[in-house]
Amino acid sequence: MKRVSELHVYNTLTKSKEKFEPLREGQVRMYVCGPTTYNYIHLGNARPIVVFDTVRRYLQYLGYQVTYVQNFTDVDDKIINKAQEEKSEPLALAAKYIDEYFKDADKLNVKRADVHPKVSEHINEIINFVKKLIEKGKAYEIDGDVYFSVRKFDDYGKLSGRSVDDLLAGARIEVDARKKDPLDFALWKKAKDGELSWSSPWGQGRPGWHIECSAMSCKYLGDEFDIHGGGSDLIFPHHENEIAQTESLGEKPMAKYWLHNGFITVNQEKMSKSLGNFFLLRDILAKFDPMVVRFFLLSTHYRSPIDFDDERLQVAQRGLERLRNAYAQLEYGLKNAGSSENGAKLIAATKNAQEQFVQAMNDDFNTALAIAALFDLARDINTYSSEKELDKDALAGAKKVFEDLMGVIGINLAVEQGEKGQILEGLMELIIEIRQTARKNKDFTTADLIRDKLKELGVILEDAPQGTKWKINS
RNA sequence: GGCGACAUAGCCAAGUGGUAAGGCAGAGGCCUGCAAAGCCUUUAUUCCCCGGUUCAAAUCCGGGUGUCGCCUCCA
Repeated sequence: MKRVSELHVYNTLTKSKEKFEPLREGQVRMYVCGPTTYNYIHLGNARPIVVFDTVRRYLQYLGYQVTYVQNFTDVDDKIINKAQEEKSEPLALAAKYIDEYFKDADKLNVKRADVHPKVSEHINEIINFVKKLIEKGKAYEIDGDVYFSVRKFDDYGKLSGRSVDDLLAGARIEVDARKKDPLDFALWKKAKDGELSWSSPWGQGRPGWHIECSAMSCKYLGDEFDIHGGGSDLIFPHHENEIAQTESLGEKPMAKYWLHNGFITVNQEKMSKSLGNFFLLRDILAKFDPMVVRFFLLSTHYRSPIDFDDERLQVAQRGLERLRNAYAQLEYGLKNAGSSENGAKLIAATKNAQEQFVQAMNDDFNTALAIAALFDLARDINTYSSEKELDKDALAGAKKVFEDLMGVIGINLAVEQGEKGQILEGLMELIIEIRQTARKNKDFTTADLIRDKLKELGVILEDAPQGTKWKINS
């Protein structure tokens, strides 16, 4: 395998992998487009959340200080429409789904961003941004609406690889008669009567979609930052428009690296709200361990599509189970380990796995390959565990690395144990001891009964040469 | 119509010039009272097709076929 000793990332802007060098030494500023909160998130929404959380974790693993901003679009046509249907307040509706978003994201072990800005709390920043664009002659007002003049921004199309002429040629855009040019897009929308709105120099209204990300990323990260992420469907027009807005004012590249994840598909077709083929994350989490879902999402490179169905989740579940078994093997081994020369074997295997993992992640966050390194480590752990003598330091070292690397991909191995957990631990030791006595007496009927009944309760017993292990069936 | 991506074993999936990772499923063996877990062996002479470049191509170039995406809200 190619050695990748430094992080390289694929930049949509240049359509190539580039060496990652942050603008400020040791610091990374990143902005990721978050959801429009008018519903529970679906699996397709979960992918960028998990992917960029993993990017962030890896950057931190490398020692960077990361500032991570993810917005919520809580002012939007879809929210307003849904609130009207439900006869509720748009902002209250959006707030509810923001709460629900966090419940889902927490389950997936997604770390909170440093800032989660909302449109509704940045209206002033947005208005000021629009004002400046008008002052610079990049935008114009017509009857309470404000539009951005696309042709006033020479680089328009540089991210999505289209020319202004291409866009016109393919125009499926319904031309708004009031716009000076069909390509122009709204920065500020005039409110209809009684609709959610704020006062502005152009009358009552609300922000267009794209302006929020320019205004909020500028506020928290400046007009020039390191990474901007999101789904591929945001490349055009959303990110293209963000660039036009921000760079019209700042005249510096808005973000150095533009990262975009591929889609989740169902029967090879994009999972999307408009196609109606989406699966809510919480419905999936009702059937599968959240860590399995996360593992599934990371088992393919982030830029490739992933086809979703239950069977594939089950495959991910078995794979993760394999890693968990190896980890349990380490914990179990540590209980009886002493000191042994043979530890060198495991130490070498651990070091190797860590290097493979880092090299994989350095190559544009190749989590699929990084996970392969974890499987290799799992096999080495399992093999080592069958040795007659085990070295405590080697096991502890492997455990630490295993936990750290799983932590980079955001999968928790260590089980949090509360008071009940300790009682459970004690109970299981007791039951296993009783069963062990039965087995010594060749009373296999009793031994099997205990094992079968426990299995019905969701507890799996495994008789290994070193003793009996137990785990809760996930 | 314009722009772009992808096509690797039964399934999933890495690999962008040096002779096909890994996982799941399957087969055989070891271990075990049995089971589970685990370990070992095994499963693509070949990477959609046809040309070309090269000592060397899954990897680069040209053409073709197929699938998908963006161009409209979308992660």
